[in-house]
Amino acid sequence: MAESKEKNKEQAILEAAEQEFMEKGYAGAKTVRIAERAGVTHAMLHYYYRSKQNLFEKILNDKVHLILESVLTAFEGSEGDTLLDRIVNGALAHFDFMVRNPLLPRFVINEVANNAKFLNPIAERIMHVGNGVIKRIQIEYDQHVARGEYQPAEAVQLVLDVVSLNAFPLLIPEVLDILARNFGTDRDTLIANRKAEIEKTIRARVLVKQ
Amino acid sequence: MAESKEKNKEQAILEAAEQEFMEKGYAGAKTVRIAERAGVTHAMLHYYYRSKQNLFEKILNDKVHLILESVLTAFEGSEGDTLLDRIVNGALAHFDFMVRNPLLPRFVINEVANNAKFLNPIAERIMHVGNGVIKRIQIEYDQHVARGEYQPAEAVQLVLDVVSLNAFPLLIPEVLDILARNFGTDRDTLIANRKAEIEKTIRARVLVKQ
DNA sequence: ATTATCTATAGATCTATAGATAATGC
DNA sequence: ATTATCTATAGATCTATAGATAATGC
Repeated sequence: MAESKEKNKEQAILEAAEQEFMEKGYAGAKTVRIAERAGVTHAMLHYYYRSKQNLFEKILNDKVHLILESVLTAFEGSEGDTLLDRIVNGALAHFDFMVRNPLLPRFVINEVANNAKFLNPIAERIMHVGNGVIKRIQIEYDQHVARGEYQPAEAVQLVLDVVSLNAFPLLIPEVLDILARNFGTDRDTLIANRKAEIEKTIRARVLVKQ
Repeated sequence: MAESKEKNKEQAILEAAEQEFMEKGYAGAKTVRIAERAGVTHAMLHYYYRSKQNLFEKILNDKVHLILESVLTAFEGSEGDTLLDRIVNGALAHFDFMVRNPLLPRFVINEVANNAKFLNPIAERIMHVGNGVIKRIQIEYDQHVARGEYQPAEAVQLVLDVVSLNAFPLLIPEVLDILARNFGTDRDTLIANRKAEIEKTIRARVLVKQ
């Protein structure tokens, strides 16, 4: 009865699978290795999850939700005095989320293409919400534009800007290391500097300055 | 002597490998499938290239050069009246390059981590050049800042901005499709709109407007 | 009785090579 | 003689399951 001591095996397998799949992707991950990481015999993996594909789908489903909702809450649930403040605060919260989950974007980006059929219903549902969020932002944004405060922009494009700026550098950690070394700093500092850079970029894009 | 008719087999294998590896990555690609795509027996693949890994390294080496040099020429070899024009023109050329090579960023991003040892010398050499390019831009940029024309910025960060904005959306074509559909357009239009968006974003980031 | 776990192995898939045969270049 | 090509197969790796045994819950 090691129940509380080291979780149950079913959960241990799920967690090991999460690590293995996130690090290596579907094709690179091996069920034998997952069992090994979970500290169980290989047969247990199939006992609880039937197949590699099935286990993988659980993980991918989870991660797709996680990443899409991180974007949604960034643009919907954020606080600030003005629309721009809310957008910027949301973007920065999303940036922090990305930094805390550095393997997440690569994993999702890679596996989505191979699992379109399975993911479509999920994506449609979440995107439907996202759709509403973006349209609401657009309406509010356009009022600022009409008052000459913000530069014209499509809200979808702003979302893509933010997500691109936040996520992409995490996909190239080795390049960041080399860049950092060349400029006498380290990857973490470079990433921290990016946060300020991204805030400046978004504000500059939106605001009409006089 | 079908020499000129359908290339030689050695070349056919290389090209088939390029497609297979770009689409599926190292782990997902199969040598049997590469031979099939090349229209040769499987044994020929090993006859010419000895091993899957060896064949893969040829492709990866090629692609790493291609993508790094696309960034370098964007920031070094571009034309324009002012520094900002040169940066923007380079960024847009890089954007077009990305659109023309949509599988490239995903492939390189994915495989770099698994091949750090083999890639390091290449990366160091190219990055050494990139280093110089960035430092030269920084000096020129700072003169504009001193004259109150440009907002303060680190050139490295601007490069990361541009590459992130250009490359990231190509990593999520399925998401672009859904977004486009929700906003009554198509992926290609969305991508075309991004080009204008990115130009605006870069200009806004750099320029001090009065 | 049911659920959890293990050992052993089948069966599929994949990379790589051995060894024979055909084509090519002197 | 050397280079190119094919057939056949070894050997490794990997997913999945069968079937026995132990633990757990009534």
